[in-house]
Amino acid sequence: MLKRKTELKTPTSGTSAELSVRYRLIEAASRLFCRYGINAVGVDAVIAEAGTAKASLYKNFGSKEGLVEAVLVHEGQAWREWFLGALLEGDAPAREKLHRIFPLLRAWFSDERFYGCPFINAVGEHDKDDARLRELTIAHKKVILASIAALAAEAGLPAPENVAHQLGLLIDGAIIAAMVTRDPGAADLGASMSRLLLGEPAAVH
Amino acid sequence: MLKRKTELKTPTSGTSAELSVRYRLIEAASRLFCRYGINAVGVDAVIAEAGTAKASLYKNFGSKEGLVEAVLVHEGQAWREWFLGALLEGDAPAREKLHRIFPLLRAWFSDERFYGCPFINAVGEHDKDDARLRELTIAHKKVILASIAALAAEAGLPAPENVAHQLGLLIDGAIIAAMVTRDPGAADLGASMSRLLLGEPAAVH
DNA sequence: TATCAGACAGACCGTTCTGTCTCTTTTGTC
DNA sequence: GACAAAAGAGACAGAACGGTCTGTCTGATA
Repeated sequence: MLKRKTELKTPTSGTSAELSVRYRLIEAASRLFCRYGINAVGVDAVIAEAGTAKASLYKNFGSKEGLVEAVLVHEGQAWREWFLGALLEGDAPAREKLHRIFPLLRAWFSDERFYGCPFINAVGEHDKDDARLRELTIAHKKVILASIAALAAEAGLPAPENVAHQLGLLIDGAIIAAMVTRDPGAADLGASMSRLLLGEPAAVH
Repeated sequence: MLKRKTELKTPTSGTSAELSVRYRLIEAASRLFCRYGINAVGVDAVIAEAGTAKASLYKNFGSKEGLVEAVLVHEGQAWREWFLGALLEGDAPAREKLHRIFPLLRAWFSDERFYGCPFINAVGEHDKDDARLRELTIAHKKVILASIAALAAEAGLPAPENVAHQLGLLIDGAIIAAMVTRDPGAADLGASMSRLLLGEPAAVH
């Protein structure tokens, strides 16, 4: 997921050694969950990948479900740092920044370890009447859409909230298409539609 | 999934009693897989839901994986029959038919048993480097996009193939948004973008 | 009535699952 | 070097997994 190797220091707890184990577990679980699916990966596989003891997993996360949530929170944080960082960087006009969205996604899709959106995949393989994962996903998307809406407002677009939701639809659609086809070109389809949405004449047709 | 109760008669095999068991298993597995996720549902749960013997499952499908594929094939067929049937019905202008897409999706999203797209969810919870499920998904989408592209061509739109792919992106995005938020209104966002794409002035902004 | 195919019921097998436990080794600090 | 805390290694329990097998019942055919 184009993860930056931020040696995260959560302010919440513990010694540096404990954090290191926690970090290794999250990283290992993230790799395996994203590629193979959460339910298809057992805790034994996670601790083998992380090189830790099983007790360390349960000491840090309480249960596999706790680990899953921690992975999603961490992945979401890392992804937003990368994406929003690159999106908002510099002092280009807001409209120009909006046009960065799909080239950025294309870079993500081109990563050999791109396996779709961990949040979407997690929701898809769990009970859909359970609100927990869906709420985590909504919270993640809300942060992203808020930044996009701010850009849309700054660009003077009418109904910036609505534009952000429309772009969100395109983003999700591109993620799915890229996951299924393994073709990063799905981002270009989104780009052409976003040009249409943002008022530039479409270059495609 | 708004499934019509077509008492399917596959031309391939067997007595009517055998088909009935096969049908019950597919229906039961479909319900459980869609709601809870494939890997979260065991074969014991499937046979309990279907009211069949475990031997009947393995006689008809060989393995759980065989059942999964049969479920996807059947779900895809039923969904396309419903969706394309309603999309192409009557002799309205092609452009008008294209505008049916998202109201149709809204009806699907409003079903209490809407749990997202079974294909997308299946891909998400299995090994992404395994091509089997991804190819099934691509085949399913290809049929749909071909019908949409034909409509786009009939409507005289330039680059109908491209329009179909763009609409496909919107469809997938709407499905994901509806699954995560459980709000059928995700379809309306798609509708507003499709108006933009099809050349009508957007009513939204 | 005898037969036979198909389905149900469920015991059973080996494996794998999550989660707990004990014991040993490492590590950081005085 | 001594000592306490953390972490590794892995046995273990109980449940659930996918899959196989043996029987019993039923309903149609002859």
